[in-house]
Amino acid sequence: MPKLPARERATPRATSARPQPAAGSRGKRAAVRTAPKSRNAKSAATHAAIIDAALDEFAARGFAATRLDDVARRAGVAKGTIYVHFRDKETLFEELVRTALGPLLRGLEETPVADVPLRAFVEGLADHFVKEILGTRRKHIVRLIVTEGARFPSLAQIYYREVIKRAMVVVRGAVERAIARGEIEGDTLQRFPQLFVAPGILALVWDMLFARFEPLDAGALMRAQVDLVFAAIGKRRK
Amino acid sequence: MPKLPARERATPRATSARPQPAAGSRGKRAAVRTAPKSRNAKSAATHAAIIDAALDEFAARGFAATRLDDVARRAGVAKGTIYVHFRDKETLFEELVRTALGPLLRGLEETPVADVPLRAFVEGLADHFVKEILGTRRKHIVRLIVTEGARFPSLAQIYYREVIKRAMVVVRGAVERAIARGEIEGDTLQRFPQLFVAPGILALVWDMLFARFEPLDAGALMRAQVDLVFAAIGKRRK
DNA sequence: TAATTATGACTGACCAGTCAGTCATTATAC
DNA sequence: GTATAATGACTGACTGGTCAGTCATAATTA
Repeated sequence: MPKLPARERATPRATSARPQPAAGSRGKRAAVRTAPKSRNAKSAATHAAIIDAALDEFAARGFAATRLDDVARRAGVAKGTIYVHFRDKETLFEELVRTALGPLLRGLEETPVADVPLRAFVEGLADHFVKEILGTRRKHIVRLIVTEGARFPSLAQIYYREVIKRAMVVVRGAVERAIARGEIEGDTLQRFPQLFVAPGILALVWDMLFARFEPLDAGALMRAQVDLVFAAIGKRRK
Repeated sequence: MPKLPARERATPRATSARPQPAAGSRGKRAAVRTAPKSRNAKSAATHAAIIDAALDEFAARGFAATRLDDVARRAGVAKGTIYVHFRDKETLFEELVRTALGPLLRGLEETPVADVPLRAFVEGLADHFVKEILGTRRKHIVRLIVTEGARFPSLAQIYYREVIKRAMVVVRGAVERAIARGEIEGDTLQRFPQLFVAPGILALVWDMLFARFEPLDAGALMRAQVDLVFAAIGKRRK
């Protein structure tokens, strides 16, 4: 039986040698080399290394096709170790996504909710989305939610509760204040705050599928949308 | 080892009995009951039944987690039969998607490219997208491309060539003519025709993940976007 | 030493893909 | 028209590779 084509063997990224595991992110070995960390610290490092490796593998292959053997190898750890830290494959996956949610949220919360003009606020959001999500490994998290979320209702739920809902509240609040201030008119944006992210999601999916045929500048796309929106509903030309 | 949660046993849809296979879509048995089809016709029907069943299974579980045993059962056919019609699982999957591309395209081609005002043209497109794709089983095809496309480069390529590229050409053409006619101004839409579909893709993903928490009216969202766009770049208020 | 953490060979369920054989249909011979 | 042969779609038990999860043992730390 030929191997499933969808699951070629893991390509230990860039460098060939597996023996010295992931020089960059401190795996078990690194811990041994440096100061003898406390048990807790070492254990925490191992935990992190596994999550780190799992992100790479899940992002590249999807949940079902990812082998824990590969995750273990990439993390520089034996397979059994994974089961010391996580109940099973699914738990690892969910914890991985949940862990990555914090940083996603922080960006949102740190955005000045103050009374900057709506346009500046929204441009800041778009910018943040492009730089801090699409421009980093965090984008894999969002991709995983898009591609696997339907199969993991609990994940979709958490993501909705912790990210989507909050983001919508923040944006709607900003929109309302802008209306009160007389910056914009109409209720379109209150009804559909999603219109601000739509280009971002499209860019994410596009990049996933079609980047090699025709690259798409996510930043430019989002800026174009913001331009359109404010040209449309801003009270008279700026 | 507990079963993967992502793969509950297939639920032979609605009716319980498997003995009389898929009363609706004519399977082998149906052929016996009605006029004795020719070998060719029966074979074609089986082929179609397998693709039909495969769409349901792949859509529900994704490529990797779908079992051909389930596809066979759902199609009312023995597993071996699948291999009479398709080389392997991957071929079945790709052929399934490719088969469904035609209808997707036809909609595009049948759209009157004539010289209707751009706004009417775009509204027609949005409407078509909502009714003929999001509103039918075809949406599963688009979902599969979104969720599995990254793992099937050949599929992404075909989809890009056969759908995306053509659609972009059509839309860009319409935009250019509208500019020539003096309907709109600016080059935003020529640079980013994607802005028209972005809300559609967002709606698709949203529906996949968050519909149960907060339904999203795809049609309304797309109409809102069209409103914004034309409020922004239409030459003076209509 | 005791407790915690890590190891990796091992097990068994699972499932893609196979193949020898069945049977209805079509073609040919009489 | 009838008998016989050829065809090939269909079947489903079977095989072998794969991989999640286990556990007895080893290493490390306090």
